[in-house]
Amino acid sequence: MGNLRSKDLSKIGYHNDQLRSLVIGITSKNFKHHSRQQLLDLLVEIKDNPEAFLDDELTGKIAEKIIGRAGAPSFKAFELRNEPVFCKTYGSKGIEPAAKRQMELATLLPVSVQAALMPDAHMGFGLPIGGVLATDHAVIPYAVGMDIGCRMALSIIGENESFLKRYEYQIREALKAHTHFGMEGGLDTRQEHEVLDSPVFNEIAMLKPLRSKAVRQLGTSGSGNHFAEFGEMELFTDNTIGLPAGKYTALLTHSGSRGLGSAIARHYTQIAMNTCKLPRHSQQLAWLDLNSEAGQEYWLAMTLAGDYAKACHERIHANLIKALNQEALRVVENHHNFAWKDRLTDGRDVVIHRKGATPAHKGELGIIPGSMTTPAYLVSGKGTGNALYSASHGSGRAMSRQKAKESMTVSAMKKLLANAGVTLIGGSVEENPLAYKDIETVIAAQSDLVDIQGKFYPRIVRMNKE
DNA sequence: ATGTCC
Repeated sequence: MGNLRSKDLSKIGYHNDQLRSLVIGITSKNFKHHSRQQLLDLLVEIKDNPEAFLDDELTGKIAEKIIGRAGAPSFKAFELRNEPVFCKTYGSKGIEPAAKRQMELATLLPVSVQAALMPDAHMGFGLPIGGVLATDHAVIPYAVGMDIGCRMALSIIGENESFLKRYEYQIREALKAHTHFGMEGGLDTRQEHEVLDSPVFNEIAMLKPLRSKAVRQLGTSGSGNHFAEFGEMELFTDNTIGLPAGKYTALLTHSGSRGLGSAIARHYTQIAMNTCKLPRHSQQLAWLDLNSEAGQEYWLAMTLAGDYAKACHERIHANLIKALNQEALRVVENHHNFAWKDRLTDGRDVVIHRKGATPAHKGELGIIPGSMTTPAYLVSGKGTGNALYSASHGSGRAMSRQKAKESMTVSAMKKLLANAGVTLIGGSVEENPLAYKDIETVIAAQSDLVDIQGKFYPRIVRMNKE
């Protein structure tokens, strides 16, 4: 039987994603005896002459949908610029050519105003990870990233670093009991947060069915490079967070907006790619006009996903810190996959997309993690205009997940961890420390972008297994 | 990153 995919439908002119869902739904249930080619031929016929199918019980629904949309043009095509907009690259030596090429393509979009590439950059979908892009009244879902609102949160706890050794067992048990990583199952205890009461869940049709999953996943962490870890915090003198220089215990988490943000990203990426047609190689950089209905919906949904990601970190920190009978003295947190309305140094109003980049306006605090065996940096932005007020979001991958798997064994990774004095709960060789660039090199490449206020050394790390 | 396509 014909097993139609969204891609096949795009090729025969079914560009609307609601229409494609409808077609896949109807054909998979009712046309089991058709071959794939027969189905495609039938769908082409329906598309070319929908009126002839209106009376049919099954295909009529597809025909109605096509006719309903026939009035308005469904997409707009654009050309690229002849000359790129300004793009400053930091730490160019450590960045793979493919990531630079992706960034160069982004500087040719007609909506682009300015760009910057951070020293941890590597290839991604559309915009590279580590890419920063300012646009004019347009938002590019793929320049925000698939994990909208992916972010860092650091709680500095009121105990000196010896707490880590004395309470190692309790910390390990708390991490096992009060975090949940990855896709299956969830937390044992019900989580609450005002973000679940957001009216936006009811204002946008595609969000309504996502709320129940958001309720279930609140306070959980993702997979891949997401983590929750306790470690030793070293605060430098002249820090701006108002704590004496010295050593502390701290909790650092990295996670995003889970299934909610993923569904939002998928939905609006499809709309952008269907309505904004670009020369083939740049199609993934399709944007939504901020004045369009879809653009305004995306902005609201993206903001909700960002708030939800923040809420997840809040729940994780509250649960862990309470389990250890501690209190947070200070919290530092930042998104690193998001878009903001902002102003360039020349006064132009733009949308700044940061896809794996830390906001670094003058005095703005942020966290740049290394790997599970190397320190994270507490930084304060310098507000550098050429960097679009940004910094790197980590050390950056040096190896793909596949390459990391091939080049590291479980036992070799255990030795790395033991030598670094780090306990890992869960985790996988895909995230092994050697799969990442050297954090010291990456930090050194952005001395114009941030001041360093402290360092965090991971000691007990919890990640998703596999 | 993500019930890895509704």
